[in-house]
Amino acid sequence: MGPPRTADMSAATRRNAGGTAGARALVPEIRGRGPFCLDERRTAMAKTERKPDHGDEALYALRHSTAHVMAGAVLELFPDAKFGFGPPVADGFYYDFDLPRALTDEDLPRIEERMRAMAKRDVPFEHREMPVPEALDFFRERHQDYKVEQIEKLDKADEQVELRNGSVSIYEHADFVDLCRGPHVERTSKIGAFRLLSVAGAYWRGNERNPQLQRIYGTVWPTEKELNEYLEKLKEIERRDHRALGRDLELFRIDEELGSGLVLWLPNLSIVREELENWWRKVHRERGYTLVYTPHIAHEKIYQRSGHLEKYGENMYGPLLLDDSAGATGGQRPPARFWIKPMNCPGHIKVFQSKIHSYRELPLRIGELGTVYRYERGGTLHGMLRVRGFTQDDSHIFCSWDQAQAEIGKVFDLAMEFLQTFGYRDPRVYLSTRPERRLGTDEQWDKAEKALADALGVREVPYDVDEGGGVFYAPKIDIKVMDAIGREWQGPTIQIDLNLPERFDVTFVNEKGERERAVMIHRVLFGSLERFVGGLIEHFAGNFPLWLNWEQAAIIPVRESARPYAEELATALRGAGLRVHLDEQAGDLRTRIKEAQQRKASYMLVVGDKEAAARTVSVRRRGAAQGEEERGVKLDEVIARLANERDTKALPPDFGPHGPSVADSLGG
RNA sequence: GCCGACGUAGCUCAGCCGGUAGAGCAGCGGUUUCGUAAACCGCCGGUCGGCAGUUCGAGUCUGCCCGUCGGCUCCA
Repeated sequence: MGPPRTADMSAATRRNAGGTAGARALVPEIRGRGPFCLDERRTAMAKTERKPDHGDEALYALRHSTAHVMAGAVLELFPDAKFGFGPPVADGFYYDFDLPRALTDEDLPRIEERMRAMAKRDVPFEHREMPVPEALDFFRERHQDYKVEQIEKLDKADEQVELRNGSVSIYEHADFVDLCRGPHVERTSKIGAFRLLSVAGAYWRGNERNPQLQRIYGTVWPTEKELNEYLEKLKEIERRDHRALGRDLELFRIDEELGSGLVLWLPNLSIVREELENWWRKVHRERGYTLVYTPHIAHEKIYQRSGHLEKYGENMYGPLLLDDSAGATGGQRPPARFWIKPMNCPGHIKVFQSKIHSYRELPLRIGELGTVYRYERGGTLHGMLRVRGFTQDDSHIFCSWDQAQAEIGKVFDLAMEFLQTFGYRDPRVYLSTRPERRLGTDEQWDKAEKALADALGVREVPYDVDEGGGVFYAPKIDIKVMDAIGREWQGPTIQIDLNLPERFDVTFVNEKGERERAVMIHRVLFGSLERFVGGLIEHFAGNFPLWLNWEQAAIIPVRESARPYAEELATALRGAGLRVHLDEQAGDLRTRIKEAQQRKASYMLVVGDKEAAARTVSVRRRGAAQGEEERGVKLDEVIARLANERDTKALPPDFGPHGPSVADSLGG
């Protein structure tokens, strides 16, 4: 049932490479995302969209030129091909084609072959300016509808950069002529080490009402060495795929009969989650949060008031019809309609409104690990990273404007502490300001943006401003981070909501005894536990830190004679609150070590007669190289070490870009 | 939702041009008591994703549906 996995690079690998997902060149990152209330699942720990990163000028020209050579090769194979866009993107390039038949993976080597031939011919890339009327005729003659459309659009836009004196810029090599502003490498022999990676559908101009073209993704590097390093990185990404590790390590399962997009947390991952949740609750209590529980379904009227039904209804599960009207009265009252909650905010507002609040009680920080369900279109689901049911670590802070900046600052500090705990690196902070279309007054936006900016300013946090990048109801701070192998993920988000407090008339009583509108701050650290943990699996390559690990120690007696001591050791470790697996099977020690490695036990504690006599342990770390085990460690010392590693939440020694993985040991 | 590919045992896969399913791993039962990543023998295990259709006969061909994968789109 599972997806095909092959030893070489699979399509899955290619897709994840350097965030190939959502690759879009020459287009700014999609902004203003996030739905109504804070959409934590998407705003936190989503792999971020690939940005237009073309590297330096030389790399840009290389990628761009290779795209042209590829297009030329496609034209040789398909004389009727029509061409869409073919830009460079991070790590490579793509080109969109309208072809008489669907491309298959077998076509890629054939195209590559012709590209190599073209590189060998070593023809120059020639640039010239073509007056618009001539260009239109030229491309019309060749039935290049998309190019014609593009020229017409450029002409209309009359952009100085694109149109120089009523001409368009043309590049050609051999018989391939393309509308293109360059620059290119001088000759086709310079296109370096390339590889075509995958074929996929893509809409013309990215609009789903337009025809769908076939997109070929490729990568190109100045040298073979760099190409190989890149392909190696793709393999590493595949090895870390949380779906594969999820199967191999018995972490989670998504069952078709149960429903796609719904995650079963298997026992191992449930331990990880329990530890995360316990820590989350502890940290939040320490920071003065009030933790609550709210219902999983709610009456229609609350979602009418919140606006979710109107704005988000298509994604909601329901309605559930509760027909309690057909009873004794035999009345014809319409049945009550309930919906499964897609977000936690309305419930938290109701918690806040359960009584009148004095300014003295503020800020009130209401938090919940709240499970929500949202209907997502089939094509968007992806392992634990994009699901239909998930638990958000949701919090809403109700305060006055005077308190807002300080509260935002505290959330920011907490967010940084979270990221640090898991070893995420190089946080980058973005402040997204008011978009064109928005709710609320300018005065409100001024205050909200200032509160966010000042919170960062006080901390002297460097940040980028994304003008107009806010959500329609809120400006926000986003934090993005790098994982262990340098992929960027979207992390915590903080927003000031300018909508719901109005809709629900959220107030408190101020010093003067007047009702005052409360400020409502949305924030998320994990986002959804499903997505966060799915991300952690990839970040750690399955090598979880000891504090989260389901098997903190495997105790392996060398022979039957060491069993009593092994049991004593197990009892002692369990007494210290550690999760221990006592290996009771007979057989080859090497096999049992291997199996413990595959289960990702943090430590293998081997005990034989020598250890039993000396009351010591042979300690082998997960991922240790041959002969790296440490012999003769005192029993108490072992317990103290493990407990310390757990209590400090230390990152494991095999954490990093090249930690061994299950795939390594199984790969043979 | 759209384009394309795919769906055979818990997992990874084989199964030609239609003739009623096969391996390794895992599991189970034995044997093996071994010093740091694969001991040996045996057994169990499949309505071939589902429903129709074509055919004497369908894992194999056709249609629809479900699901998965790669993208696109969506995610106010």
